[in-house]
Amino acid sequence: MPVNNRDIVRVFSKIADLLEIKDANPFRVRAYREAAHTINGLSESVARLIEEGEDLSGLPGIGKDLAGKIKTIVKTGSHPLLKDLKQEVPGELSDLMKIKGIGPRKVSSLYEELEIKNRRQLEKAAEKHRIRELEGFGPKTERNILEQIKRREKEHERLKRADAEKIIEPFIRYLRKEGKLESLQIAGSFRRKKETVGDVDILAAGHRGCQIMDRFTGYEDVKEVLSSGDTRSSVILKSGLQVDLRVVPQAGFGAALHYFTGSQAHTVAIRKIAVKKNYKLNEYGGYRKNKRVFGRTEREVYDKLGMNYIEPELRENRGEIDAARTDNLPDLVKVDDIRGDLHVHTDATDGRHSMEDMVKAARKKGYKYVAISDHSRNVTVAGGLGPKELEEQLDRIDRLQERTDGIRILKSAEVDILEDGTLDLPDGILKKLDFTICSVHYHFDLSRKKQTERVLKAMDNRYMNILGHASGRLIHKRPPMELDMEKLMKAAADRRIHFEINSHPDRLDLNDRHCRMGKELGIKMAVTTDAHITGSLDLMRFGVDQARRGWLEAEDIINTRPWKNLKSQFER
DNA sequence: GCCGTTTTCGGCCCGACTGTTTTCAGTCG
Repeated sequence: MPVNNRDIVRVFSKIADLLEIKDANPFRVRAYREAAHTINGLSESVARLIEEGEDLSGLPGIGKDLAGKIKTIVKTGSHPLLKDLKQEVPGELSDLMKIKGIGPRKVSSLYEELEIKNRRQLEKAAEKHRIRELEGFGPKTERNILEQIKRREKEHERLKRADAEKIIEPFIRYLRKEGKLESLQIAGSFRRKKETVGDVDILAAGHRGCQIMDRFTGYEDVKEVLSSGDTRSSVILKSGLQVDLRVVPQAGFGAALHYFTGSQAHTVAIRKIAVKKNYKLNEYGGYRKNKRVFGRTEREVYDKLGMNYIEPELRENRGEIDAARTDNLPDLVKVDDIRGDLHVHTDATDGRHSMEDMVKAARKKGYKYVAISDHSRNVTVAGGLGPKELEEQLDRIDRLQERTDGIRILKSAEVDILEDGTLDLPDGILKKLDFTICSVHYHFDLSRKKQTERVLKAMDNRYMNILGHASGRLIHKRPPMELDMEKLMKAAADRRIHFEINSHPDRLDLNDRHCRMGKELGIKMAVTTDAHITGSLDLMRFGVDQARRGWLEAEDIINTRPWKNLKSQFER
């Protein structure tokens, strides 16, 4: 079983947790965390990099020692240091740190004083009120622990950003009604356009007498006020979403926005650069000798630190800072660059609206083309089309095109990739299409090897043009398939096959890292909505967000091109 | 454990809030 990047991240994170519980040198702990973060952000497989003789100590936060440890992990699946640590402190302790308000010091004291190793033991001790007797703990901490354990994961699950958006927009509208408000903006992972968000961070600046904090905690949808101060408050809404508000002076709003947008790794890296340039950078601004010298806008922050402005989607400390310093940032794709949707269903299969309606809606969006790509016969739950029915649909497309101006209707189909890797429709009909999207809809649980071979085999069919929702994941519902994505992408590059970036908020498939990996491996991608109703054509922006997080530019996306150019992308 | 146009040793981002304190450690972001 090959060791993947995820495994290395797990080992390093665990080492960091256990070292921290043991009260080791905090900078050593951080070194492991930063290394884990670096690996987590890589698009290539570390195992393969090592195989190719790459020197890992060139990676940020990874020196000679950790490069050696990575080699060991790749070879053996773990590392002796982790085993040694587990001899000293139980490995399960790191799980306790996930409870909010419980950090390494408290975990350590729980273990030392009461021999508590896991949530179950912790719950029992809390119920017997033994926690409050410990030094540093009290009744409130004890109650907090009990509540969190009982509430469990469900409520703490990260929310899909599209869902969080629906909850937060009315809240923002409400907050903006505070008359003395000067600025208000959402920051955090929401602004970085992550596919899911843990909480929502809002930043505000007000004129004298601004009552924004009271307005915030007084919102009718607030279920619980977690904390409240003059400059910072946190609430839980009835939906379970946590929202934080920070109030800062307008003069430092840019610095604050930068800081609260994160990611933390990005912010820390930027602050280090500030220190080197003899500034002190915090959420109130950039200071020299206790005097604020910049920070009104984010652009000013980046400018003073000698780099280009970095779009929020890139702020993950995955190389964007170096790129910004050397003028090598990508010119990220925008929603307006998209000229058409290449994945649209109709009521001929499981769509709700007719072909006419879908085409009309696409034209209204200003698209130059839209592809009708209904399911093939094997997807019976959707009423997939067989060759004859598809043939009839193609005729209907011709007839609709005759009476439709201003938009080209492309002939496509979402062809199921069968378990053995063959396509669900015969070549005879596929060659009549402008292009195909081929996707997996069944048998998600094959082994990594078999699943990869299955898709590779499909790619050998010369009528395959786009691989649809490659991982098959549904966020929170179905994990991604086991696949050697790197292998697939390399094969796709050789065969002029493109990958779909499916914009549906449940899918967002490819994920951001795979987007970037695709670019690096030389494939092109198509951002599509997979719309089943006209309204879903508007989901395109979520796919574009994902593409932006993957560093993609307009030229990496085939449906930013005019039809003439797009057409040539389907020649194999 | 990493890192270096002030350093191969001695630094390592920085501030707010809570709960526990009696002046602050721990936790969080």
